[in-house]
Amino acid sequence: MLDSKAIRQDLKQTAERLALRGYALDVAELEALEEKRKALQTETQALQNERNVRSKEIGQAKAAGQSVEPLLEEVNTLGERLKAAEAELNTLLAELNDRLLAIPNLPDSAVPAGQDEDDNEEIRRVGEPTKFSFTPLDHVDLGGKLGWMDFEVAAKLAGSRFVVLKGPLARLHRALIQFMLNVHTQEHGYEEVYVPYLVNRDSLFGTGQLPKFEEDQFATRDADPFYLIPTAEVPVTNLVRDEIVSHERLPLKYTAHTPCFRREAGSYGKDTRGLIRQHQFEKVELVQIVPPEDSDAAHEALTQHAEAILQRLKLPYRVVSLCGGDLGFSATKTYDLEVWLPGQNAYREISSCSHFGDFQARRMKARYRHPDTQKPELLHTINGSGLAVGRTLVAIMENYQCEDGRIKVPEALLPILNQEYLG
RNA sequence: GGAGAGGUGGCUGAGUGGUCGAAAGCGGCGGUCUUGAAAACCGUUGAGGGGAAACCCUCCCAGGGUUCGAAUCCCUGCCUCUCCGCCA
Repeated sequence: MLDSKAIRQDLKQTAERLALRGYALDVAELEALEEKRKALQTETQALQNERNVRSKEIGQAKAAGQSVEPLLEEVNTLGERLKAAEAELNTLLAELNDRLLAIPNLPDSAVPAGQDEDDNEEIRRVGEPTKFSFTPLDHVDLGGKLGWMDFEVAAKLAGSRFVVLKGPLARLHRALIQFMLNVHTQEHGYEEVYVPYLVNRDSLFGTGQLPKFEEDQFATRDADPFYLIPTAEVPVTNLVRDEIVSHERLPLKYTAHTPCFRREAGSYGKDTRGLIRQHQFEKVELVQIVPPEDSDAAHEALTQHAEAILQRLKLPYRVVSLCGGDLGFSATKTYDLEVWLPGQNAYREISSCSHFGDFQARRMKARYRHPDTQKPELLHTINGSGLAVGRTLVAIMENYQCEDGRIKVPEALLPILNQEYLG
C-alpha cells in the first residue's frame, strides 16, 4: 500500500510514476473522494467532540448533585446525527481504502521502461550456455527414460501440474534443499525458520497477495479459511506484522524451505510440459527486513546470495532487471535470475529477488524504532528465491546430462549425495 | 472433545460506567552529580489520523449492542494459558 498522505500531496506525480508500470490511476475520482472524505471527517469529528464535551458536563453536574434533566434534553438528537455521520464516513473510508489497496507499488527510478518481459534489461550473464557433443534431452524425456519422474501417476493422484519423483531424483531434490539452506545459514548469515504452510487472510493481505489475487490462491473451506502459502515470503515476512522491532535486532535475515501452492489461474497452455509450472513446488526463500537506508544494498546482497547457489552448482545464468510493465504488484524493483535450460534452449526464471520498499510494511504495520528519534518508522522488506528447488532440479538434469542418459552430480552436492552419477 | 482462567502502552501489570489514553514498575530519552561510568535523584516518554496552528478525533484482541457517556455492562468471534481426555 502506498502512503495515502503522499498520494494526496502529489497525485499527479504518483500517477506519472504508476504509468511507468502501465497502471492508470484515476486522478479525478480519487480527488473527488478525497474532498468528500475531508468534509465528512470534519463534520463527524465535530459531532464526536460535542458528544464528548456534553457527556463530560453531565458527569460533572451529577457529581455536583445538580439536576441533569435539562442537559439530557439538549443531547437528545445528537446520538442519531452522530451515528449517521459516522456510518457515512466509514462507508467512504472503506471505499477509499479499497481504491488505495488496489494501487501497485511505485517503480524505482532504476526500473527500465517497458511493457512486458521482452523489455526487461539484462544486467549480467554468468557462465556460457552448456555445450553438448550430442543432442541434449529435456528433463521430461530424461526423467521418463530413467523412470524417476512420473507425471501420469501424479495426475491420477491429484491432477495436472503435479509430479511424482522417485529414487535418485527424489534424493537429489532433497539434497538441493539441504545444500541451499546450508549455504544461506552458514555462509550468508540467514536464520533458518520453520513456518506454517497454511496462513490466515491477514498474512496474505500483508504481503499483497490479497485482496487482488484471490483467484491464484488455494484455500480451505472453513468459514474463516486458511490459505495454502503461494511462497514462504508470506509467513516469513509476516513474522514482523504488527510489530515494532527494536533497532538492535535489525537487519532480520531469514531463510526457510517450504512447499508453495499456486492455482496458476490464467496460465492455461503455458509450460504445460514438465516440472516448470506446478501447483505444488518446493522453494528455499530468502527474506530481509531492514531499515530504509539499508534496503537498496540489502536487495543487491540478497540477489547475490541467490546467485551464489547457481554459481556453486556451476549453472549458467543471467540476471535481468524487470521493466515497469513486468514488475509484480508489490515490488518497486525486481531482479530475476534466469538459468540456462538446454532442453528449452533458453534462459528461464529460477529466482525473483524483489525490493518492496515500505509497501508491504505499511500493509503489515511492520515498524522499527528509529534510534535517533525513538519514533516508529516503517521497515523495508526484500525477498527472493534462493532458489526454486524444482526448477533447479530441472536445470541440473538438463545441464549435467550425459550421452548415456546418466546425470552427473554437481561437485557442490557430492558431500551430501556421496555419488558422482545418478543412473 | 470436556472443565476453568484470561487477552490493557516497547515489556510487566492496576483499573468502583463519568476529566482514564489509562496507576505503578521496568525499559527508553533528557538532565543533576562524576575525570568517565555505574548508582542515586529530577524531568520526560503509547499509536494512528485531521488541521497552517491552537487544537480536535480514533484506538485498552476483533465485530456488534446497551447508555447522554464504555477499558469497565451484554452478545458473537478469534487467540492464549491451566487441568482432564485423545493423539504424531
